[in-house]
Amino acid sequence: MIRVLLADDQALVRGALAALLDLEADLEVVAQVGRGDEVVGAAREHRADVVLLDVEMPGLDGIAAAAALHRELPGCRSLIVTTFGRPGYLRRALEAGASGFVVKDTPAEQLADAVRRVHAGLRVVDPSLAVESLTVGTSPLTDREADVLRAAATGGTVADIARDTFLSEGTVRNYLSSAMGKTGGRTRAEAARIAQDNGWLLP
Amino acid sequence: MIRVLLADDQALVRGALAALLDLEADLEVVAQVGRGDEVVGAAREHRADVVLLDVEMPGLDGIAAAAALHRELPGCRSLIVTTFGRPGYLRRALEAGASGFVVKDTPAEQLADAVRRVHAGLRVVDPSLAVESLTVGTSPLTDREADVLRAAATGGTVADIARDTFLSEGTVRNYLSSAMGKTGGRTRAEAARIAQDNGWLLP
DNA sequence: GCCCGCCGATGACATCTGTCATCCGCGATC
DNA sequence: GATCGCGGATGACAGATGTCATCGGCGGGC
Repeated sequence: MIRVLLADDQALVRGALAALLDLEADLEVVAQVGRGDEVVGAAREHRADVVLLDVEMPGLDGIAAAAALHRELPGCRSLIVTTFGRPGYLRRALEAGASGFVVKDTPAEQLADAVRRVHAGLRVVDPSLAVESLTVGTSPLTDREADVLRAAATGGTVADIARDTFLSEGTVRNYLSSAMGKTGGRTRAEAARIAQDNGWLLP
Repeated sequence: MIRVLLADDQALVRGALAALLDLEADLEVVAQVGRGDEVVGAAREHRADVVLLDVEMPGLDGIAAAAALHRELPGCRSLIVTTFGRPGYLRRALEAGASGFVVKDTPAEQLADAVRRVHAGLRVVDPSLAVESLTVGTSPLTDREADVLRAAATGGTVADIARDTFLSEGTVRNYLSSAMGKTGGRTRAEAARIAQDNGWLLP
């Protein structure tokens, strides 16, 4: 019997995935959480074998949660299940020690199999995403550039971004400029969108 | 036996919801589709009583699909199930003839109940969202303002937006300016975000 | 008939952005 | 020790953006 923990911030999706996995004779959903920072505690308490993690979660994102799991409970495997097939997410998930990565577009029948494979010690990776991840490559942005783009994503003025990042306005414009150069965006909004789509803006 | 049709672009979520609803003795998921423009056909073919609709779908958005359903199969109820609790979505869903509106944050146990209520001819509406919908009110934007904001959302320059909307650059700047005034945004990116969050940018 | 709002456009203007050169300090790295 | 990249900053400059006034045309209300 494979003991599964679900982590997703949307209660309905969480419950539905639980129903789906509980149909399998060899799987058992032993707990569910809606926040990233509750993952490790719940996994320990319920002795989970495999943890399904969404990326977007309050408290702690799914990739950071996978890293924490890998550190504190090395025997526990993690499988990222996410809405967005962002190449950067896949790369960072694998670096964080996740055992698998599937997008929510995949057929429902394959999920249980992915859980079994991960439990067996195999890696499960969406193949098309793996290819894209190679072509897109790792983030070209420096930490500050990413900070500034993150702050720019809400659409504020340079003054707003400067306040949020504790930088001078001129410095902000410099970082925006170099980030635009690296992403190929022609405005900061476009640069921010490109960086987001590639999964380069996680903390 | 209540015959249910599922429409959601994410196969995994679709399958999981099917598993969840099939646990109920009085519910039966008779079909699933991943596109909005396949909803009416599938509902007719499988004689669905209730259709669960996501808002974000390729082909046709969930609210437009609800309107089409209401027109062509008046006996068939629709229940919008969406990730985003945007006040404008709720308003437009009800105007389109949808019988219910729940966000994916709601506990899984309540979904089957919502389906039963809708099937019984009742309206099901997330209460907190209903309140917000009243305070936010209907969209203050004209059609063109919304067009321009939609085109602005990808982060392009004024020239890009002008090309996309077949307008002069000056006109685009005028619409952007008035949209910024109405939304309270201080840049077009902020205005676009605010309009999106309020659900004012659906076609 | 008149007024008002929306559409589409133009022109002028102040400000904001994006770009570039330049500076300093700090760690790495060679 | 020299070089390089990064963080942080300043100043200058061209071009993009946001604002406003103004125009003409069209349709809907009163």
